Amino acid sequence: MLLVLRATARGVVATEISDEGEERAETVIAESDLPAWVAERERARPRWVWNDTARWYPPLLAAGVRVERCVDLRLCHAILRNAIASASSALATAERDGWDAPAPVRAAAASDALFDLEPPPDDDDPVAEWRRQRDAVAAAGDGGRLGLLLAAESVGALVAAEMRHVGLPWSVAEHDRLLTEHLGPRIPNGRPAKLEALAERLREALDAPALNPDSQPDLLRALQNAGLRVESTSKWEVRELDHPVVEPLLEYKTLSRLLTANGWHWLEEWVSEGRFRPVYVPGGVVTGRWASDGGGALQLPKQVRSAVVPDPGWRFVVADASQLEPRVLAAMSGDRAMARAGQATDMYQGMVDTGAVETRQQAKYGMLGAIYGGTTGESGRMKPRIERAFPVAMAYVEAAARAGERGDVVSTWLGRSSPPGEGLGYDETATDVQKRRTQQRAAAWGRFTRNFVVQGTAAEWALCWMGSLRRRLWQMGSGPLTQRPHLAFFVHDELLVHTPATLADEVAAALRESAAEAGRLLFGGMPVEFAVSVAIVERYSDAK
DNA sequence: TCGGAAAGCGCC
DNA sequence: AAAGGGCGCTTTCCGA
Repeated sequence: MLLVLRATARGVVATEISDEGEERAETVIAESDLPAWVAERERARPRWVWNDTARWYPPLLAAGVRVERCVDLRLCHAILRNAIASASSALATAERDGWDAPAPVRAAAASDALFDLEPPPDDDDPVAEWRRQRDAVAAAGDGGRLGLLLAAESVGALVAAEMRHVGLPWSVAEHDRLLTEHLGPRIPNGRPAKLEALAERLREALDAPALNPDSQPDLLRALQNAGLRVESTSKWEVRELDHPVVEPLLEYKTLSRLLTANGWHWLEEWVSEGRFRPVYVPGGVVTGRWASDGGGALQLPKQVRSAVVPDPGWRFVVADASQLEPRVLAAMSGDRAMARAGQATDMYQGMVDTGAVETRQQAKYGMLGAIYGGTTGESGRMKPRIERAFPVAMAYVEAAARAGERGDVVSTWLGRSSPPGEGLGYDETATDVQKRRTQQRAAAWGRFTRNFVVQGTAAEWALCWMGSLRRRLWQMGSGPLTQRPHLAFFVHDELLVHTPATLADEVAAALRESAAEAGRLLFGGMPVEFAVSVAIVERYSDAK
């Protein structure tokens, strides 16, 4: 059964639709009664259908209501609009409309006074949109892959809202302690003592008394005036120099970064009541990966992870999908030799053991090159060997690269399609310079599409992993979400669960079982192991 | 004075 | 040691 929610000027209209698609009943509910109404109906385990999870779900969570399933119409629409598999559907061939617009700015999810001043505009008809999507999926003829993708995308939206709701446990005291230890005590609008001392050492080493090390042009000039041949101030270039300034400069960069990106200001802005609550943006990256909006959640430096501390009596169970992208490539390309290497817990070691390459290092750089399109250095050198050892997998990514270079669209395993390449062709009137530029653009776009199919499929696997885990975690406890084991953090191929210590072992097992289930769901019988490393810890930084 | 671009660096 | 793909954030610079 489906329950479609729609905001109107007279209240929330809920339309019940049977699994066969028949409309049954329509109910009008006052905004304030919605959580209780949803909680009551949730007992029948409906699939909730709404335009944006980020709009409907946070108020429900705030009222203590958790739902099992949903359809996020806007996220699903975006997939169907672009997917090759649904290209001939009514949805994809229709003019662009409100469903193609980005989600409206989140209506201050934390605020209780939602629509005090003016009534919300009526939502576009979600029932009609749901039918359009159902028809597009049914006609895709792809063995159900798009349908699975839409379900995975939607459950991801639920997880994103739930993770923001529960937050990542964060020790302000520990964070402040580590900042003070590394930087010195906080100085409002100024450099803490240790950072200023480093700045002073830079000025001395470069004989530049007025140097502001935060200014790149200033710093570059000072380096050059000191006789150093550098073209930028970047760390990889500085590291190569032989000069007394190198050590303090690299340290300055590291500490300055800590201060500006994750210092006291960040702490005040993003951590409250012992929780870091970033905004996760499912589908925020073209490949299908999540993005984040504010707080830099997906770039949380290892430096500050010691401040991530569970509640008393609770633990973190941290799981990392090892070598996810190579495993995904083995499975989606159907490369048996690569799959065999992927049965090892350490896939790179597996490549050595099956005789494909000589060292683990070679395996790693070789795969990086295959997936990212590297042509130089170690990964370039490894390419012929990788091609010999895993011809099917390499042909798969090469085909994706060639398609991109031509301007063709490529798709992930479940059918998310890349944007079309633009400006990749030229005619005979083009000058040599124009031709060369176009070729460079085409090569770059080929690297993008090569990576797209792998990165995007890995993102699909991760969504399935999360969805499977979410269901298992919910069954492990009772009461509201915050009292059961729950997902608290996610970074592309890594999950962090916050759990009562007594359930930590059970959670660890669930993380492994969910990974295996995600592999089966996507790739069926392909004998690729999706190995996960799991650690039960009392600080995030203690996980590997 | 404001805002976008670029540099640089953190994460996967 | 970096390279190749994808991001977000902060600072400074520079032009409108």
